[in-house]
Amino acid sequence: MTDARINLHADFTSVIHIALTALEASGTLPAGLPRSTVTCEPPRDPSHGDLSTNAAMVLAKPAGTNPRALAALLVAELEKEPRVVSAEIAGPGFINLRLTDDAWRGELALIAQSAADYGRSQMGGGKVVNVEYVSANPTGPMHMGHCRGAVVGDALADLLAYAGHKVIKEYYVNDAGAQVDVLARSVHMRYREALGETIEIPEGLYPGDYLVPVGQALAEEFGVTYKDAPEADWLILFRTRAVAAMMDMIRTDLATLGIHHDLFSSEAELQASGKVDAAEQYLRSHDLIYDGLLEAPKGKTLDDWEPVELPLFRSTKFGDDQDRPIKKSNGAWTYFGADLAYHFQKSQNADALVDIWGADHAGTVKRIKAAVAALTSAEGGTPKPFEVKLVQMVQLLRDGQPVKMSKRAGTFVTLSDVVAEVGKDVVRFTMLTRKPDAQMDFDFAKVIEASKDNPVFYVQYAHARICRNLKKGTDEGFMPSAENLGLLGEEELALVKLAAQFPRTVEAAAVAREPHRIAFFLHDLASAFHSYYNLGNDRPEKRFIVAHDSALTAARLFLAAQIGQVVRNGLALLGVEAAQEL
RNA sequence: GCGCCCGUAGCUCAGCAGGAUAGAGCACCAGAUUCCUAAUCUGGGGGCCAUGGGUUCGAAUCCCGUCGGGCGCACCA
Repeated sequence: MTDARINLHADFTSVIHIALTALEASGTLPAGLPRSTVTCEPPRDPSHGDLSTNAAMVLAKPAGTNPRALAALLVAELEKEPRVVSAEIAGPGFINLRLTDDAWRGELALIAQSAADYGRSQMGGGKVVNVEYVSANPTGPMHMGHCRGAVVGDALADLLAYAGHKVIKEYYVNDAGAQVDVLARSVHMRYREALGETIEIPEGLYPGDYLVPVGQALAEEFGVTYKDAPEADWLILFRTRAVAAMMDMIRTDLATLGIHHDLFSSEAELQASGKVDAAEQYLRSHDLIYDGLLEAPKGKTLDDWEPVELPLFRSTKFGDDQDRPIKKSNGAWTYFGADLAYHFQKSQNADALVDIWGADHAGTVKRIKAAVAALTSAEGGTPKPFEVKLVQMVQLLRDGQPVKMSKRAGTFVTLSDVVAEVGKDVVRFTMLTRKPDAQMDFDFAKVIEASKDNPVFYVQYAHARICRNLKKGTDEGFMPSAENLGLLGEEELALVKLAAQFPRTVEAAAVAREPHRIAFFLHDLASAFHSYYNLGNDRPEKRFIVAHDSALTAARLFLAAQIGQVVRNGLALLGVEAAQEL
C-alpha cells in the first residue's frame, strides 16, 4: 500500500511535525508548540525549492526565540530526512526544502500505480454528505439561470466523493406550491387546445410551447372528459401528470450536461407522509415553535398588511432577523415549513448537508440554517454540519446586451439550446473557471465565437497531444517504461512536481467547496506540458520520441502517460471529456 | 433602512484558510513548426490589488468605516 504517501505535501507536513516533536523531546524547544498554523506548501517561485514551511516564523514567538534561530534548529532536524537534499533558511525565516530527484521519480511511479485513483483522498473518512442542487421548480425546462448551480453542485459532489466522502446527490422537487397549480391550469389550456379549441393563454399562466405535448397526451388519454369540467375535477390529476412530464424534461436536460441525481425527493410526498407535522410537533415540544403575530416585512410598505397570528419558528434564537411562519393562514404549509422538515429528513440520512442555492435565495439562508440547528440539536449535542453554498447570478448577454428571462413570459434561454450550440464540455468548464461567489457574465456571442479559444480545449489538447504521442511511440516500437526514470532531468521533473500537486489541490478544493480550483490547476498543468512540448522544436533531444535512444524514449513516454493520467483524473472530476484527439 | 456577495492589467478572471519582486487568458506588439493538428510555444508593454484606518515579523488575503456594483428583505417559491 502506498496510501500513507499518496499526498506528498501532507506527508512532509508530518515530517516537519516530527522534527518539532524531536526538538521538544530533547528540551531544545519548549513542549506544546501549536501545529495548526504550520504549513508546508510549494513556494510560488520554484527557484526557492520544492517545498517551503513557515514553521520557524509562526512558532518563534511561542518558543521564545527568533525565527532564524528556530529555523536553524529545524533545518538540522529536517536534513536527517533521506528524501531531503537541502534545507535552507530564506527571507524572514522560511525554510525551503529541496527533495531528491529520486523522490520525484518515485512520485511519478506512484501516479502510474494509482492511475485513476491518483489524487483520491481518504480525507472524508467515508462520512456521508448530502449535496442538494438544481432543485428547479418543475414548471418548465432547465434554463441558463439554473446552469451554474447545476454544474457547480455536480462538480462539488464528485469532488467530495473523490476526497473520501460518501455522497448523495439530491434534487428537491417543489411539487406542492401554488406554482404547480398554475402549471396544471396552463396544461389544461393546452389540453383544450389539443381538443380543437382555439385558446389564448391568459396572463399569469405559463405560455411556453413545451406544454403542448403534455396537453396532447392528456387529450389522447382522457378525450373530452375534463374539457368543461370544474377545476376541482382535474386539478390534481393534471398537476401530477404535468409535474411528471416536467421532471422527465428536466432529467433529460440535466443528462445533456452529464448530471444525474441519486435521489429526487418530492415536497408533496413529504407533506403527505406527515413528516412536516412531525417536525412541527417536535419543535413545539422544545418550545421552538409558537403561535404568534407575524411582523410586517421590513424595508417595504405593503398597503394591505395586517398582523396575523401564525405558527412561528423561533429562528431569531439562531441569529435570524425575525421568527418565520411555517404555515399560512389558510392552513397550508409555507415553503419554509416544508423545507424545514425536508432538511430534517436529509439530516437523518447523512453526516453533513450541503445545499447549492442561487444568490436570489440568500435571504432565506439564516432561517433554514436555524431550522437545521434546532432540529439536530434540540436535545443537546452539536448540530449537524450544514452549509449553504450560494452561487451568484449569471448575467446573460447577447452581443453585450443583457437578456431578460422570464418563465411566465416565455422568454428564457434553455439549457439544452446552449448545450446543443456550444457543447457540454464548454458549458461545464466555463461555469467552473470562476469562483461561484462572484457574479459572472455569459455572453452567447462570445462563448460561441470564442469556443475555440475556450480554456477547456487548451486542457483537452494537452491530453490529446499526449495520447497521440503515446500512439506514435507504440507505432514505432517504443513502450512507456519506468525502467530508466533516472534519465529524466530537471525539465522533466518540473512537470512531475506540478502534477504532484494534484492530490493537495483536490483536498484543498474539497475543504473549501471550490471545484473551480481543479479547473485552474488543470490549466496550469496543461500550460507546463505545452511549454515542455515546444522545447522539442528547437532542441530535438528534448522530444518525447528520440529515435536513437529507446531507454530515454521509454522514460519520456512514461512521463507523458502519467501527465495524461493526471489531466484525465482532473477532467473526470469536472465531468469533462478527456478526448483522445480533437 | 437591514442582511448576504463582489470590487485585482483595457476586457474576462485566478491568487492555494496572511508569506518572499501581484498571475493567467483574451486583446495589442515582435518572433518560433522535420516528435505532435500552430486549437501550441517564446518575449514585450500594461496594476497606489476601489478607498481610509486597524491587527503583526508580514495584508490583495483578516477586522472596522466609506464609496461603487449585484441579490434579497411575503402567508411567494
